Amino acid sequence: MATIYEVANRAGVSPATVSKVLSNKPYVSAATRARVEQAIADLAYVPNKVARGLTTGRVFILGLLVPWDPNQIFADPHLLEIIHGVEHAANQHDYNLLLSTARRRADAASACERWLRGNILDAAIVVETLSLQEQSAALAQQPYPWVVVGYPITGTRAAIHADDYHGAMDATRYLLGLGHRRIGVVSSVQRPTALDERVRGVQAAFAEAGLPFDESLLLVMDDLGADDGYTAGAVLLRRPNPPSAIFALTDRLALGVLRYAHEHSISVPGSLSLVGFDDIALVAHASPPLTTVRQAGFALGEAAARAVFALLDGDEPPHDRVLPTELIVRGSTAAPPERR
Amino acid sequence: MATIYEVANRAGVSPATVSKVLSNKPYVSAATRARVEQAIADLAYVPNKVARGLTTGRVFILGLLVPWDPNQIFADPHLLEIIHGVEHAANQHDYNLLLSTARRRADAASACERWLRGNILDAAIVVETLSLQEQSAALAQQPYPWVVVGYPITGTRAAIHADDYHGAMDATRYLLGLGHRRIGVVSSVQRPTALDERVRGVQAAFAEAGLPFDESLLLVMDDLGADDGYTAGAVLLRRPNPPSAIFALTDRLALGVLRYAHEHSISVPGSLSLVGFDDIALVAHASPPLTTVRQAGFALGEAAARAVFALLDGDEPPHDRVLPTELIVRGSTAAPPERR
DNA sequence: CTGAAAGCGCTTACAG
DNA sequence: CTGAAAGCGCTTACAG
Repeated sequence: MATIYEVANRAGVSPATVSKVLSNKPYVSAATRARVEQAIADLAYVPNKVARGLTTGRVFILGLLVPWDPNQIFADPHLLEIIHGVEHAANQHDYNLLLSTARRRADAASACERWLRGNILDAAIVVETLSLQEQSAALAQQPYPWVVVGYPITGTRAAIHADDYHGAMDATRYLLGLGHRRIGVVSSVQRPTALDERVRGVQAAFAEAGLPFDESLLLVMDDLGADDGYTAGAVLLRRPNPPSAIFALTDRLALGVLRYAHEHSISVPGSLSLVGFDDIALVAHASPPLTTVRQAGFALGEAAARAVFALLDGDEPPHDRVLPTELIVRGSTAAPPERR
Repeated sequence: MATIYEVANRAGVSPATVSKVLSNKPYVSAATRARVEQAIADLAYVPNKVARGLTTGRVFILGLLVPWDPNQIFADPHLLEIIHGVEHAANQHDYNLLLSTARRRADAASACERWLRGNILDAAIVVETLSLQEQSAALAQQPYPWVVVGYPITGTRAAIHADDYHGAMDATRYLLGLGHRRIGVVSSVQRPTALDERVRGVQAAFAEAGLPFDESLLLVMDDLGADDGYTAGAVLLRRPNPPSAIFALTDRLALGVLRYAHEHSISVPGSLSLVGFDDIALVAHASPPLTTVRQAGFALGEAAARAVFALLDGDEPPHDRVLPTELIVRGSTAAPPERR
């Protein structure tokens, strides 16, 4: 690899002049510029970005930390949408994405801290796949700007998340409006903050309607996948007095419930109404297509990247930005049998 | 941010000694080591990885170039599987992934060249989403090792791809064995090398059976998505003498054909047998579940990463590695109506 | 066991 | 318009 010195030699100028040509600075005579450009071409010279990074302090890399097992990340369309949104924005700013995940599942929390220490990046986005509050001290002392996709924690400069609370509230209102009174809710210990907000939204909708929410119908699973949804469906629907509707707090859980219903000939929405959350691409093609609460993962990722670029430019983005959700009514919900 | 000099000052030693403690070199007295570690803790010192990268020539970053529009990448489960496999292997080697995509669709080819020039990385993996042959000159003169997920091009140190040819041949043999003679084939101009191999595999199976392959049943679409599959299905199935089977050369195309069949009450596999390629997670849950040719995207990505780490260690991995495919027979294929 | 010095390959004031 | 010099923050022989 040729260095800037070799280029300078060949062109008969100083490295400083080559540097000026490289960065398109003015005050270089046309003749000199031409000679330098020729030398660059002759030597197929490419500036060393690490050296440049050391002097300028900018490497044009945006860190994206998703502190979770890769197997879970790549199985989660909503997370992939967030990554997509970040990549889209990074791309437009001529930044590359440095993607980091946790090595093992148990490793997730420590991965966050380890990763944040001294990586090669100008700024970072942390996806709140787990509670970050314990990491806040480590996060707070990072020398570069970072934002979170999720709920604000101590020291966050900016946080972007969907309106989980009202999204869940809307969906519950809708089910109550259809006449459902026994509504099963399937949650998970994964992604705690967002899912807790959704549970609160459900409770708020019941309270608003002056109806009691039967907490025994709230199931909190260990995981987020379709298998957990299937199990939850089994638990709820085998009860002597099963719910007439199930609100699964993620679409993947909902898809699992749907599979249980299919396999046990429980008609959806005939005998069971089913609502999901996220609106991943899959659910529109399920049979029946799922009613769900849309939260735009792409927009979340994009907004987070925008916020981080704003910080990099010295601007102060909104500290806590909440993106609206939207109830998407499809074919998996109807009035309960006794009301028809 | 504290530097190594400040740590050295506080501990009353030279920066060289701090460096030795940092990299766990021997020949540092226990007492000195303790003092240095204390100073590091006091100052919350984190070594600057860019500076370290400049001196050592290693940054522990693996570049992953997917020279395609992000919208297409994140809609393509097979590509995501490859990325997943690369991330998995990188993670295990304590490397982070620098993900790069093309800014715009038309930009794809140039993106490849631009990107390969002077990025911050130790090695790279290029996913052959389009023909790379034109980029081979630029690729060949990179100072770091790089491998391709796809077919070898001039100058490649290592290439890993699935056995597209035999995979397609197996599937075609199977359809011929069921009694199908008029087999529609849906290909695309995207991902040219792999899909061309699949077409060759189809032709080879016909030739082997001594049967003519009707080239008018081969449709080459502009894109790879389900919409193109839908269109292809329409074109083939509206013909006066429609094929009794369709082999879509990617699962996403197959899903589009399936949608067309559903919407036009064409029974699968009753009146139409359908085969895909890739075995993305979706197709096992389609109704009917799709017969397809499995190629393990995850394994491709992982093998590519392994090859690149071998190169980094000075080993020479296989120049051209071919991963086997497997025909997965599910519910979308049956003997043609006239044979039952 | 420890440190002074040089060097990695750039860019940035500054002087001319 | 051009260049000499210092500096970014480390590591690596080398000498002691």
